[in-house]
Amino acid sequence: MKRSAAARRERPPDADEFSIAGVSLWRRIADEIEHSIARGVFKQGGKLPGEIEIAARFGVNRHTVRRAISALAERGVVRAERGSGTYVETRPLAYPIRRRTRFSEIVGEAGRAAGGRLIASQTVAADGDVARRLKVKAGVPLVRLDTLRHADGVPLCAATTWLSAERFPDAARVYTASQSMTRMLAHFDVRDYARRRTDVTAGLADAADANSVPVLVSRTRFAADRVSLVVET
Amino acid sequence: MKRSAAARRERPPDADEFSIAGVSLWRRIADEIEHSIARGVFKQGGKLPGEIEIAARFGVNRHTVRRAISALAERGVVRAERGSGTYVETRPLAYPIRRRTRFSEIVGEAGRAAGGRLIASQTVAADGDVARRLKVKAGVPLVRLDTLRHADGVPLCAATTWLSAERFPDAARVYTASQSMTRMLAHFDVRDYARRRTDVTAGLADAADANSVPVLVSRTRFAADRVSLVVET
DNA sequence: ACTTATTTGTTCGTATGTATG
DNA sequence: ACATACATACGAACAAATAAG
Repeated sequence: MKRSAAARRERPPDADEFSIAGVSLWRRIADEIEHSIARGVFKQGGKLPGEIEIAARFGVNRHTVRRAISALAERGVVRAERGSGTYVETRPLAYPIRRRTRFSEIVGEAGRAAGGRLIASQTVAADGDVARRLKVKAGVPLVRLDTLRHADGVPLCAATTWLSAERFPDAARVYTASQSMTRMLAHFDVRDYARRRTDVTAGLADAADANSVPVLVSRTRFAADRVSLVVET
Repeated sequence: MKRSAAARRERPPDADEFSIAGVSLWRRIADEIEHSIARGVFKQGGKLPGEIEIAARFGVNRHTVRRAISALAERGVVRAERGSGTYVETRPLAYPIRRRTRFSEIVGEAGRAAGGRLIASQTVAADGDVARRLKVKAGVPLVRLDTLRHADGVPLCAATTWLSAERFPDAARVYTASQSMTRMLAHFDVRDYARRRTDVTAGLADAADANSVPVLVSRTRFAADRVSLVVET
């Protein structure tokens, strides 16, 4: 069945093969794809047919399919990889924000393998906001760690962490070895720590606390689609 | 690297009017627009030039501009209105999630006028999740209020609230009159209430509590771009 | 109240770039 | 090197909502 531009022009707005009239094509196709995922036609982690094939299947232009997939990707339902294909994303993970939230624990309890990869590390001078939260003077040397934390290899959040360079000399190497912020801190004799403040914006910024002295400031950017933040008061 | 597209033909790869080469056009244009907003060229709440005009200004196709604007709209920097234009969004509002968070108070303290508009109200039978949280049997009649809360007329969040139909007979009218959930509850002799649980997903669901008896369940969907949720523990 | 122009939204088409396997 | 698949960019036409006259 072909749906050329001409054919669509003749079709009255109230007679449509898809559910509702007055809804744009790409929305209906996005719905169709999402329902197919829900029904298990496309499995979690599985690959969707190519854009051209989907387009042919629905009898629409490839761009229309792209618009639909783009909407799903935006919501984290699927993930498009250039040169490879489009894949169904895994379901979100509940991420409770408590004073003693540990990434590794949460992921582990969900039956997934937690890990962290160090993207970059450098020594920087303490800056306005970070310095204030860490209660150190501006200019004090800090270690800045950019990490990517993942569950079962799927990236969940990117975090930037600042620590005192004096107290945590080679935090980078220790983190790489331990793959865990908690274990890294334990290596430096930080037995316990708690979250002091959490801002949820497009990301998440938290300050942790040990022995009543702020030891660490971190900014974490979650994949909003793959993580569900839970706050209990 | 060959750059053959018509609009780029006069532009050598190393002499670029925009910052970095190797970055897609729409990204650079999105950056340009955002910087213009930051520099005050386009004012908050103000209107952007039409897509065609922007396209002409950058010497690109309208779709490229649309892609850029779409990216900005996704992040809440601008808001496109069909038939009208594209407008610069107002800055986000910090929204602390505490046990005694009151929408009106928060907005009021930010120096803005808080209000709520009743979109719809109906009597429904208690349902699985809502019934469980309200600790009532399924089937018990509830009043369901769909409200849109705004600051200075700008919609900030859409909330769906469930209350006991028996205890809050005409909640809808009272809410319309008072424009505030707190004042509405006060009218029914609920002097104080606190949040019991908050889930942050794509939206926000909270349960409030008075006299140790759950009186209200609500699901709130925030404009993630206009609101910044703040959690302090 | 109606018409017209403007503006964003959708859909198709075509071509090319770029990463993957 | 090659085919495949997604990404970017251009162009054209029409739809739909809004604003202006």
